[in-house]
Amino acid sequence: MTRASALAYETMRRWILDGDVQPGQRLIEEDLAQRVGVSRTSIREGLRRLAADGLVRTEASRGSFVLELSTAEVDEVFQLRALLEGHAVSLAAVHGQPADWEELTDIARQIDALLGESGLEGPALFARFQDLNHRFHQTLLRASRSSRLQALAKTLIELPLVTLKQHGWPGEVQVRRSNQQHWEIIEALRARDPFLVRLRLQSHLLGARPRALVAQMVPATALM
Amino acid sequence: MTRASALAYETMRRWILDGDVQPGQRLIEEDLAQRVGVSRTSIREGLRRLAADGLVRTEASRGSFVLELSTAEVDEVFQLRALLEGHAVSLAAVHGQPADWEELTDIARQIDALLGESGLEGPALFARFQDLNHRFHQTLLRASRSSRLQALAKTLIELPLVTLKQHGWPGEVQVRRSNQQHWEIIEALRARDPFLVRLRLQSHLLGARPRALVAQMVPATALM
DNA sequence: ATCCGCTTCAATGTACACAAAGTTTTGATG
DNA sequence: CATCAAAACTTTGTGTACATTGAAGCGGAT
Repeated sequence: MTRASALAYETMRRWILDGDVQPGQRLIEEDLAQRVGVSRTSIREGLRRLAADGLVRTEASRGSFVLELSTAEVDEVFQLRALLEGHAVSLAAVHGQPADWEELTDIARQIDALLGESGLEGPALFARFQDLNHRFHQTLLRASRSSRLQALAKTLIELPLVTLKQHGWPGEVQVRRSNQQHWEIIEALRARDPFLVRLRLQSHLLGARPRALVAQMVPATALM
Repeated sequence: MTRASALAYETMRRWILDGDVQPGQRLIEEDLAQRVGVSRTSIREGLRRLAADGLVRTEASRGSFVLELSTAEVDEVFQLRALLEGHAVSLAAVHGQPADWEELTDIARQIDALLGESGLEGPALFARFQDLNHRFHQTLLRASRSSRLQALAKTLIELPLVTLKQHGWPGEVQVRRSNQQHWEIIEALRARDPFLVRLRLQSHLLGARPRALVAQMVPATALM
């Protein structure tokens, strides 16, 4: 079975994205092999895939380390996401199908429903929102009908997750505002307005990013 | 020495980019191992890196195949290049240094010099131009001071090279026009005009791409 | 003759063993 | 006690053998 390396990749990827291993932490192949329960060979393949995703950095003969992202780098990633996903949604406005709008609408409804449930705690709410929000953006990318663009954006989306535990969770207010913007994006898509939907998506992304360092911002023209 | 896998990667990469192996061709690990002179282990590592670059596609348990690009896909790649490199040069206009302008100027001069040499044949001229042109765009990307953006664009730039032998070489006229545009890009950079330089670079890229299928073009707003 | 299932074979996937490189410990010397 | 070099140890890199999988070829039944 060709599963050992896939298992290694997915297991380690989950560890990194869930913050079970710290950014900057060194990953020792034999340790990983024992923990995952496969041989070093498969672990190494998994590590190379993670390196291709940008989730680990491999130094020659020195080992692999979990990605570290400075605040400025997180900001850079969000700028690039705005650029690529902005393009994607403008393509989606042209090439997308009603079925896409339905899927997006369904997700937005689920997020609204989430906010309706009063019993939901902070972390639990966040985890659920995180998942739905991720699906929303993946669906947008798929609607662009450009697999290459989708692949590029997908890797970018995942990078900041390694630092999630440092940023804490957004409050219910932010989630509410975020989903309001989702609805507006859907509206612009239904209207097949590529220009408007790009602007709305870019506002959505750049407005929602962790606001720590907005110091060295890129000039306004950069994303137009 | 950590060289076997690097040797495998670079050797095979060169084979693909130079067209020594055909797009779509299946790559058999043991064959490659013998030809490169390393073990299958190192070949496999090289193949995974090539897959990460997008130069080969690997099907589970079925082998690796050299990337095939349809005309429409080449077009898609150029669209994405225009988007990413357009962003890069607008960043370069802000963050770039005079040393960057000098480097670009030097390359443009070399291309002009190339056109001055009368004895240069078609393929030889093209190979030399190809190299200088590549360096020009790499330098632009470096001037953006965004390593992540640079990495994303770099992989895109290389993809269409696999189909080069199908497209034939551009004539001296095209080379001349292309370098004229290089000079205009440099001028806009020196003026630190991020908006103008993006437009010029995007014109440069989208005007120069293989014009076969301009059928399913993306709407004009898509790159703004 | 065609279709189905089995055998056979070629190529990929995985594990393990050894080699090379890097790091830490140790010990001798000033 | 500090310094530096060499040895011991840890970890990564590579080669090779074996397991598994998918495909092609073969044979028999209808």
